[in-house]
Amino acid sequence: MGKITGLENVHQVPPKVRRMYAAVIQLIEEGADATGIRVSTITDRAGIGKGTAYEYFDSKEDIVACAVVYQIQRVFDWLENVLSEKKSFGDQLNFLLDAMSIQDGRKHAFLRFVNLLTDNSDFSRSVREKMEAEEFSQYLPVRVFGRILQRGVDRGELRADVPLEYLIYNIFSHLITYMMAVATENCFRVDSQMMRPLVYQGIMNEIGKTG
Amino acid sequence: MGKITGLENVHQVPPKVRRMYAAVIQLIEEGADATGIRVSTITDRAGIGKGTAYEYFDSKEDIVACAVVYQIQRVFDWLENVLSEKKSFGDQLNFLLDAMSIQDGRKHAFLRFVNLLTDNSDFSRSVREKMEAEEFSQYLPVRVFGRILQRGVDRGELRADVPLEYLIYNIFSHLITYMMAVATENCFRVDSQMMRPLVYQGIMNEIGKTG
Amino acid sequence: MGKITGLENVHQVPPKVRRMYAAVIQLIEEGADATGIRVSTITDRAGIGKGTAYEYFDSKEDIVACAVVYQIQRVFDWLENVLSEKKSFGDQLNFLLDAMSIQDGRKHAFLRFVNLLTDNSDFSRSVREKMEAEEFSQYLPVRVFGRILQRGVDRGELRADVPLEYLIYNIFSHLITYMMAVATENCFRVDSQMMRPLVYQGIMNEIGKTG
Amino acid sequence: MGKITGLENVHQVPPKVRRMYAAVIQLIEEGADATGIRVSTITDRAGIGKGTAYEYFDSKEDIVACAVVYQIQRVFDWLENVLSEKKSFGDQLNFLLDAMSIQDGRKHAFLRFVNLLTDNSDFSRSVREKMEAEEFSQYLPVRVFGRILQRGVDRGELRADVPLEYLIYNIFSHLITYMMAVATENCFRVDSQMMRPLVYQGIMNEIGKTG
DNA sequence: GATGAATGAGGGTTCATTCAT
DNA sequence: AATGAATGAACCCTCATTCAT
Repeated sequence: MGKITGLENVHQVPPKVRRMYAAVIQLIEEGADATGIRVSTITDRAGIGKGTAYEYFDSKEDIVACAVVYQIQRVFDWLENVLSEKKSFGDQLNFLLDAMSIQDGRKHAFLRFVNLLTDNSDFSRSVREKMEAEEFSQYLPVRVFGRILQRGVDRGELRADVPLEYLIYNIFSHLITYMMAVATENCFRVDSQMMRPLVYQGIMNEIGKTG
Repeated sequence: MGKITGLENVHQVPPKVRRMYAAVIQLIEEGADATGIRVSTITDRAGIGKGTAYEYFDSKEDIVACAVVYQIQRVFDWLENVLSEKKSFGDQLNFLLDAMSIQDGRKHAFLRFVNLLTDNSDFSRSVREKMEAEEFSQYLPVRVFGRILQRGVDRGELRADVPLEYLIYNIFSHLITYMMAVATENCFRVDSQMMRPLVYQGIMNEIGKTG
Repeated sequence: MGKITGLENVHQVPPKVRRMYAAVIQLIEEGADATGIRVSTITDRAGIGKGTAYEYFDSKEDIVACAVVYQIQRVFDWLENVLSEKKSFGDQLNFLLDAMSIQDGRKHAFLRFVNLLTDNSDFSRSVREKMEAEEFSQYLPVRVFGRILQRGVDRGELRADVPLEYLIYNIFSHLITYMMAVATENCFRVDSQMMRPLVYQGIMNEIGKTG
Repeated sequence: MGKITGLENVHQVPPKVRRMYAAVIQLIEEGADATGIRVSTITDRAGIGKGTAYEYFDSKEDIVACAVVYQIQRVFDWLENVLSEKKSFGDQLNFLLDAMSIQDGRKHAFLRFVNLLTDNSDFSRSVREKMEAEEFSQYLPVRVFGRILQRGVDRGELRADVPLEYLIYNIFSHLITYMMAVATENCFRVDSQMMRPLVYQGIMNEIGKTG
């Protein structure tokens, strides 16, 4: 049988593979580092035999990389749907900041994904490779945010005098850092409660259309 | 002999340990992931016997964690010195953006450090633990930037109407993201050349004293 | 799969484990000391992969301890069966002394087991711990000899005026020392041939029912 | 310098070597097994440098073997002196049984020595080899007890109708087993208090001159 | 297709021994 | 003579991968 590529449509993913993905994501949320996860841990949590993993994937790295790609796809698909329903950019931004204020494993996992997109380990590179596939392009964070922000520009809520790329850059910049601040409060040494309105205002000042 | 803690003064670090640190940093710059580095690789590069590593450290994890802490200490010590010599915040910012425009292993390594400060793997936690020591506090990124920015405020160049913490947050936010953008140009899909002046202006607008 | 405890019924022991046990016993008979045996030696002799050992046991110490417990169980089970078939205590004693007159590796191994039961190294303690389990109690040397001697008392062949415990002590005392004398003839500096009838008579005098 | 052989006269042993011996014996009394003791543990306890051990000995095995031989020599020298002062064999026997009733590390160590004399591991063989030297012969347990018992025979207290060797065998048999019974009370499952008079009487019956 | 027992290469760690000081 | 930092061979144990059932 052909092996899994990680780019299957969400609905084409076989149930056992889905359970493996869930196990991997769960482990990452619990703080495991991507390359250190053991195959047996994944298959145990997925409730399947160890050998079965190799019916679907060629190697351990592949399992984890596909799970990560799958999760990014799912999260950004969901995010776009949810954000599209908001009336204004202000509502969208509030929604995002709210989502980030909740400190939990998913926050950590998300930061791990950010890291994956930016470091140059072998593993990260293999994830990025998968994400470069045509099938994936619509879920690329830059694309998703690009569409959301473009609509904000079209609605006249956001600045049109700078490239869309800068808007994307700017929103990423604040969101990622805010997330970091929340995730590692005692390391960053900031009071995220107090920070939140400043962040909101900061973003609005920078990319919102002024008076 | 007492084992290395990672908090030794830079000049107290024994030469062999220094060579081990250099090897670790080099490996991380080359894309290795912290927990995957092999002891034999470190000692080979350092030109010492494998057993010698255990004369100084208790475990492999410890070697890498200490190397990372040491490097952060060195980099931020250097950074503070360099930035202190600049006349204005504008000069400081230009220096930082210039430094980040150079795409190389050190950039990647730096992002890896950022990741370390924000994820919750066992390894990251052990690095953060070391950084919480009193001896280290003066090198903490938030402290270093705090001092730099405070002087900017004192000189009347930066806004005094928001908490210093927000200034720190803001500068981190832009610098880290700009670094990511440079490091993964094809993933972020932005033209960092074009972006640079926008980033500079964005920061200045947000935290610089207007009017 | 659950790990081996060393208290499995002889017929429940998986074939590979049985081969490992055989290898360990053989090595001890050849003079290896229990804690110095190497895992690779065991698995090589057993004709299995090194990793396989860890499918069944948690650690090297465990392998050896279980092998020893297994062997004690087997030997004393066999001994009770054989002795039970003898008509009189005299026959039983002759059988035991004959068995001990044969100088070979098994003799040495047996003495090693005696040592294990009496020294207080970590390893010995772990063997004794296993032997304290309910499942093992019927094979305990004191129990086996207790039953044999009790029948001698019941048949009117052995003294009933001292506690059974003393009979056990007495028979152990002579058998173990006789075994030592045979095993280390040049160290003990005795002629075991000449000694044998004296030992027989000594035991009979001490615990046999007189006139 | 010539290396230590283990057969030096007690007064010729250099102070550092003596401290090493003391460390080894102490460790064995604490339950360590002879081959598992580490050089660094010995030298640490002896308060000397690790390298110093190799000024006196060729190998670790040698250190431990010499320490054991030295200790046997000392103990049996002491024992002969003490026993020689007793008036009768009965007094001597009582002294020995008293000595053995005290449960402590030295008891365990002594049993370890017994084991060393009877098993056939490489280490034990090297100890026995040293003990076969002419210089050592006067301290050999069989010799010491031989002299003590011979005097008992000469005084008319002990049987003269069996070879002296049998007397030696007999006393060893009971003493060693009694010691084992005391050392591992819960394993042997005997009440050593209750046993003591029986052991005394048993020995007297067997080797004492009757009528 | 699914399994999990079996494997063995690989890597962390220990520790006896050496040798320059 | 005494030292202890340095070494690397040795050895335990892990875990990705295979394959017979």
